[in-house]
Parts: sequence; C-alpha cells; structure tokens
Amino acid sequence: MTDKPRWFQTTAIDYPNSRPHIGTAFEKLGADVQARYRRMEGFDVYFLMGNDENTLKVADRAKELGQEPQAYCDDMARQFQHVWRALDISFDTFVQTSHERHKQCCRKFVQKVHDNGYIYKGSYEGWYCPGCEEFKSDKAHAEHAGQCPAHKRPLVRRSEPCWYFELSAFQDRLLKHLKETPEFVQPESRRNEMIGFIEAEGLQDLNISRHGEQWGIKLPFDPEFTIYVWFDALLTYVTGIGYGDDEATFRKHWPADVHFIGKDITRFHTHIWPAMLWAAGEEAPKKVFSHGFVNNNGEKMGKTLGNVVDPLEIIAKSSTDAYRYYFMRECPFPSDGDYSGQRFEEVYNSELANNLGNMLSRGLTLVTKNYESKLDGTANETPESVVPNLNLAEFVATVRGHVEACRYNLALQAIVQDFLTPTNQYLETNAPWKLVKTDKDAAKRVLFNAVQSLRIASILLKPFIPKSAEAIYTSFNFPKPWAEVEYADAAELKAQPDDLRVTAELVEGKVKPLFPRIG
RNA sequence: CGCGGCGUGGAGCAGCCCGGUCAGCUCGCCAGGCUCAUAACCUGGAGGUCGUAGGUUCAAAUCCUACCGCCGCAACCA
Repeated sequence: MTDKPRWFQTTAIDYPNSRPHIGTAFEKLGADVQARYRRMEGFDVYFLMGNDENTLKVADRAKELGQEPQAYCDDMARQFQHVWRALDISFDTFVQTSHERHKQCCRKFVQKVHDNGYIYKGSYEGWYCPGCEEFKSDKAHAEHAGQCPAHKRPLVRRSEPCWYFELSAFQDRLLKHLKETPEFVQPESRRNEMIGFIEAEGLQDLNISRHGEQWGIKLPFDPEFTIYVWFDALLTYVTGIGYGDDEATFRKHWPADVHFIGKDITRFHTHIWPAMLWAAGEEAPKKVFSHGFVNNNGEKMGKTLGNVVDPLEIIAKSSTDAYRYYFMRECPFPSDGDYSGQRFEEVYNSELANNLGNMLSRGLTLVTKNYESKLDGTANETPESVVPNLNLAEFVATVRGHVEACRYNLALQAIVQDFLTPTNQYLETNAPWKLVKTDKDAAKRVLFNAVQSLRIASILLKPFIPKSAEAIYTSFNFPKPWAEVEYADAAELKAQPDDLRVTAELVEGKVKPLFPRIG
C-alpha cells in the first residue's frame, strides 16, 4: 500500500450563507471526476472539501434566523454535504473552519509565520462609516461622493492598528516560481494573468487582522484581533490534513497535487497562498486549477438576480449521473459554460438515452433473445475491433490526456463521437438481428465484438457516471472486478476465460432502459 | 487606452497555440433505409464569403494590424 503514489486534492471551501447551486457544484464535480480517475489509476487519493464559516456574514445570517452561529454552521454543513452526496462527490473529509481543531491548527500556523518575522504591527487607514462600523473602499468613497451608500452619512478618515502579513517580501520568489513552473497555474491564460498582475502592480502587504469581532479566530499573539477570514480559509487545506496536530499525516499529503478553485479567487491561491506557506516554511501546492463559471440560460447567475438553480431540482427530474454527464460534457471545465433545461434534455436524450443507453439495450436484447443470454464458445476468443481505423491504445491515451488536463468535455466528446457512434454503425452494417437467421455463429461473433465496446466505454466513463458505468459493466460477466478496473483495461481487447453471458437482471424478459428518455 | 474572453450554416460548439489533409461535431430540418433497441439506430441532403477591412504567404478560420459588435471582471453574490 505504501508504494502507491499519493494524490491530495481540494476544492475551494464555500461560504455557507446560502445553499449550494449549480455553480458551486460545477467545481465539486470537476474535482470529483479527477479524484475518481486517480483512484482508478492506483493513486492513494485524499479529497478535501469544506465550508468557510469564520466570516461576519455567517454570524449575521445566523442572527437573522435567531440561531447560534455554531448551530447555524453545523446545519449548513449538513445541508452542503447532503447535496454533495446526492451528486456522488467522493470527498474524504469535510472541514468546518469554525471547529476547534481547525482553529487550533490555524493559530499554530499564524504563530509560526509571526515567529519567522513575516507579520508585523502597523496601522490601517481608510474611509470609515460609524454607522456600519466598517471601512469602505476608496472606490466606494469616490463613487458615493464621500458618503456611506447604506447610511447616507459622510465617511470619516480613520486609522486603526492592525497586523500585516509581509506579502511583498515574496514578490520576486513568486514571480520566479510562476514563470519557471508552468503547471503551477492552469489553465495557461490564468497563469499569464497572474504574472501580469505582479509585473504591473506588484504585491502589497496584506492586513490580516480584524478588530473587535466576536465570531472568528483570535490572533495567538494579540487576542484583541481576529484573523482575516481569507487567511484562515486558505489554511483549511493544511489544517484538514493535520497541520499542527498530526505531523505524519500532514507530511504524507502535503504539498497538494491540485487545488480546484473558481477563476475569481485565483489571486488568493496563486499569490497570497504560496507566500503564506513559504512564510511558514512549507512548500507551495503543485498546481492550482482555476475553472470557469456556469451561466443560467446565458445569464450570469446570482442570488440578487434570483436565478440560482438548485442541483437537487435537476437530479429529481433526471438522475445523478445525468446531472454529472451534462455539466462535464456541455460546460468546458477550464472556461465558462451554460445551463438550460432545454439543452439538458437534448444532451441527455441524444447521447445518454439514444446512444449509450440504447446500445446497452440492443446488446442485451440481442444476446438474450437469440442465445439465451450466453454466447457459447467465446471463452478464450479474442474480440475484434468494431471501429475501423481506430487505434484503441491511442484512443484511450487521448481520453486519458483530456481527463488529466481537466478537459472533461473533450474526453466525453471523444468517447461518444469516436467510439460509441461507430459502434452503432458497426451494428447497423453487420445487422446481427438479420444475420442470426442465416449464420448464427457469424452473428454471435458480431455481438461478441460489439459487447466489448460497452465494456470499454463503461471503463472510460467510470469517473464521470460511476453508477451507470457500473450498471453497464456488470450487465455482462467480464472477468475483472469492477472495483479494480483501470483505464489500461480499456486499451486492449482481451480474451476472457468464460463464455460471455448476460448477467443483468431482466424484468419479465425485457431490458430496463438505463437512461429513459425525458421530455 | 483598466484587465480578460468571445464573434464559425437556424441553435449550441470544436478547430486557431504548431498556417495547407478544414470547413468539422451535436441538436433541428428534408428524403430514404432498417426494425435488434428507449418512436431508438443507419445512409444521404439543404444550409456558412469562419465579425469587418487591410497585411504576411505559393497557401489563412488558423499569423500580424486596425476597426465593429457582444459579454464577464474591476463592487466579498462560485
């Protein structure tokens, strides 16, 4: 077990101000496909998710609902995890930043950075609204003629003590790292953006303290202050694997292989986060993958626009795998995508129902009706390829490359267009339903070959639609246990020791559609 | 001159980095075939001056320049 390569990945942790929507779910899904793929490929995967609870908004929201902040957070954490489980997100741990363990580890980290000399006391000066009891940005001051937009009262210039993280000290090292480590920020366009930002504006020291808050984590060296929520949120990635209280586990997993995040928080993860780690004497993560956003019918989605879509609604009308397939197939993970109910139906019906699902029905029915579910004499026979001009090993390598680069839409496109559709053509050309009347052995051979396509497709689709892929694979007596299949198994056509037979359960002799058409 | 993305047949997209084999894919539409299958599948067809104008080149959707149009971010709605 110890010789397995390890794979530690995270998603961004969410503010639990409101329930998850299809945008937040998009990230978890993309991350989950990667985690499932890595597990198949023999990695010792650890997949961390969590909620970011030490923000004032959370405390405010709890107060609105008349709840204790902690009770509110715990309840939201339950709800989030409920949605993630409904989507078959295979996370290994779920961190809540309001929990004591995180707080303790967090304090140790901050103390370490302080001990290393990268945190200093200074003062923050800005425009302050006595009504809001908070600082407003210079921009807000300029745009509202020096008044608070909420209270319509003049903002006052105010200065107060605070603690700074010396981000500027890492500017040169960071720029060098960004330039010399192309894989550190993906996709490429984001990396260029991050390099450009430093070159144009440089890095300013960061105020990491907040004064006079009750909710949040206190600075260990100055309990008057709480830690700025971003500083504490990023630490989830290390406190969740034992930083500060379980050295062995931490050393096993860190540095992270990849952080999956939204494009809007790329700077936090590629400027501030590596600097924080270096300041504490730790390594930077190996990769930060910045994914795109999901629109709703071409429009930006947001709470204030009132057009957020709940993943559970979509699942209720279709299925978990249909949901997973749509977003991974239709929305390019590195860039933006779009959700619409109509498009969802189109993709589902044409690719899952008519193509993949229907192919399974055809295969099962033909074998069941004509050969009583068993293809005698096929044991130890090597199947032939049903797709002309396709080098199977190369094809699988291509799909693998797409999955590893998180180009999930292209991986699925290749599976459908270059593999499933040609398999349908093969069936049409060889018409085993006709052939069986004149040459039963020849027809058997055709079916034996065609069924292999289902085996291969199910393996390649396992990270994307785990339940359905399993249902396809286990419809036949393929020798290798489902839990052990890997992509390499899809790359070759092999003989099996027993005659091929149907093991799927039939209802009154009929095949139950895997993906019933919708709409 | 803030930053970034995009503009390809009716709709949605791929291709552009590494110019030619590119005008491709899905949906929709029309005609035909088949009937094993979830009214599914297969074949053929109509439909595009690849935003506009220049330039480089033997050759440009693909490289360069300018312009037009749309959209994000810049304001803690992932």
